[in-house]
Amino acid sequence: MAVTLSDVARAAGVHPGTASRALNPATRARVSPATARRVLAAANRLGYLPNSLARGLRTRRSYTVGIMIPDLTNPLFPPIVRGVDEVLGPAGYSGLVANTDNDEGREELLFAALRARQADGFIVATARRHHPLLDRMAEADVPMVLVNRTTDNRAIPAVIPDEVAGVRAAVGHLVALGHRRIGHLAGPQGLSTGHGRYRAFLDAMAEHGLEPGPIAFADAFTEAAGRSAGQALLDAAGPRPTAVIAGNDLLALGLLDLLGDAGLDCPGDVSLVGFNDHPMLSRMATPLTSVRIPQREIGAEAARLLLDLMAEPGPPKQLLLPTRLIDRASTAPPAAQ
Amino acid sequence: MAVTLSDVARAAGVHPGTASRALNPATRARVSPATARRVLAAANRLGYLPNSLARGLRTRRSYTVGIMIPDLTNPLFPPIVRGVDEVLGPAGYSGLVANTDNDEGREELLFAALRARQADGFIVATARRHHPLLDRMAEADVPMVLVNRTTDNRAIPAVIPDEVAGVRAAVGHLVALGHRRIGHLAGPQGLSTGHGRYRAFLDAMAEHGLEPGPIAFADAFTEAAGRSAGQALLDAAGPRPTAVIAGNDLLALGLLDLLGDAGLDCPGDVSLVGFNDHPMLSRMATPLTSVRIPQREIGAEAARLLLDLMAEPGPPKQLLLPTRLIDRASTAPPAAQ
DNA sequence: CGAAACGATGCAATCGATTGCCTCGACGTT
DNA sequence: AACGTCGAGGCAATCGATTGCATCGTTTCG
Repeated sequence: MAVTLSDVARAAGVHPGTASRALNPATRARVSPATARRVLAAANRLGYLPNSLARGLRTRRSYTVGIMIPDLTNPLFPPIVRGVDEVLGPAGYSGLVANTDNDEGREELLFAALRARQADGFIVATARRHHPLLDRMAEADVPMVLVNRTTDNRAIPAVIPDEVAGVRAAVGHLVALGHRRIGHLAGPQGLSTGHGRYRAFLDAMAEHGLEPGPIAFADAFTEAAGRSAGQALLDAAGPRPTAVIAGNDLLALGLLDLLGDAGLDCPGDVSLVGFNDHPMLSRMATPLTSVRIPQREIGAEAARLLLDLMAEPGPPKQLLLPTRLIDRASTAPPAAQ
Repeated sequence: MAVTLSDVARAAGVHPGTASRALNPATRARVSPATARRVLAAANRLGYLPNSLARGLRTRRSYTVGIMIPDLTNPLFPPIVRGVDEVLGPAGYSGLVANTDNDEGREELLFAALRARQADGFIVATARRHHPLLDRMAEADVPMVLVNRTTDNRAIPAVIPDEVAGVRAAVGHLVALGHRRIGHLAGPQGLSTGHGRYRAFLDAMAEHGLEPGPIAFADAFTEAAGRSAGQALLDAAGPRPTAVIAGNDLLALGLLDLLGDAGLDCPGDVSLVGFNDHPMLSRMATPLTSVRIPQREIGAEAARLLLDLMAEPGPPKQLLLPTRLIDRASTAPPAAQ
């Protein structure tokens, strides 16, 4: 059916081994220019496509990397995947995208399937702060790079947004507008993003010499979780905060619903800042101020790191990429007391 | 390094061939139950993972399918990919997602790469009405199923939304509200979606005994294209339409911007209907009425069709999945004349 | 009791590409 | 003229799993 190396060799009148060397740029110097030309011509004429399965079996490299994503329908991830592909493709690698659905069992299964496929490395967007599976993989020297989220195990390389700078910019912006009582709708503390932004919030408030306002913890990065934790935040003792920084945009949107239900205006009564800069934010009824993270670059940098790592193991690097506050209509000076 | 079949066989005290038969449920009946148990136990104990490259080389199946997507960052596609994965995964297949960026050259390259990887079949979301590459692949009996978009070549199986019903619902809704002069902001006519919705618009208007209002053609399904074609539509001769049906949501959003710039209100001056039901539409400043298409089901059905096709070639089926009009605030009765 | 039948398992070829090693011939050197 | 050197290319093993065929021992039946 398909054209094989032997077919090409026969057509060019050489041994398959010779044809292989002629076709591979790295070994081409080992055959005479005339032979190389004949083989290349024959390959072109026959429409030869090397069988990657056979090659991978022999060379123990599949030129495949696994991309573990918690939920592809979350718009945070597709640009990361594209960034990864943009770097991996030209290097001859293909990315195998796997959706874990935030399910540990599925994750375990998918990792096994990808290792059975001899994936050469992994880009992982599903890291939790405590993640035994990843620890085991790191132990086994499986090349991998975490994206967006990291683990507490600093032995695993990662490319993540600079959350500290992002949160600091958000707090700075609100303080400059005149806010003093600022709350935090924190994300899941089992994830580096949720935890990192929470810590960064406390630090940034301290830098300004301010007491942190009410804080509530959501147990997922979803609108629903944002609503229930948001309720806890609004119910907290003491005066209502004049501004809230949310762990991400979805949490912020959940809180926004709640404010509407309670007859409160955003930004009139409460200013709100999100995180991630979800694509359609500027068209919302209340355009949300948010911290943008360089998704594509995160993916691209992670892929570059992974390529290096697959070429030769090195020390685990952690890369922080800059974030930027996008100021929209959900933040304004606090109402006069 | 990795555990191979021979390792398992040795541990179980049998020949690799026997171990292979014991491990494969389909051939397990050919070994004695006791042996099967021993082999399974050994495989578990050693953590054996079959090398899919080796298996694929021998069986000429890679258990991989290529998923061709024009742009993964368009929220239309991720749910389709998930639907595909949900069906393919349990069947033992992995999906290799490839982004073509709407670029024919890239598409050709990616197809070649996937065929080199011995992909067993393809899910294709990048079809154009005239698409020689797909024609060639169909000619070569490569198993494939188109999703969302189809080609004019009906020899290729496809799973697409029922655009005729969707557009008919949209027109019916507008007519019921009292609109008579209805325009169409059509998508690219080189795509089945753009063309199909345009034809469906003409037909639906005729069913109601109405002349179609002004029509403009966008050359891409983007907000920018929606703005420029939208301008042409507003500039068209004759009275302004009281309602417009757009080829998809992004075109509608482009037109919405334009209306705002022109000081026109939606739905006060012009009602607007989109297509695809982009996820954040309900939270927009003007929540957009849109035709929802069952993205996940499209992916899942396509995957099922592809599995059938890979098992045994059959006649090309075309599947139409039902759409649903989601009524929001961008449609209202026309202003009194 | 012997032969046919059958169940269980071993044997070895095979998929297609890569690569270490060997051979062969041409050329240069002394 | 003999020998060493070197470049080109052929040979065959190899990666790991699958599978048609052969083999061997046991059972069954006439």
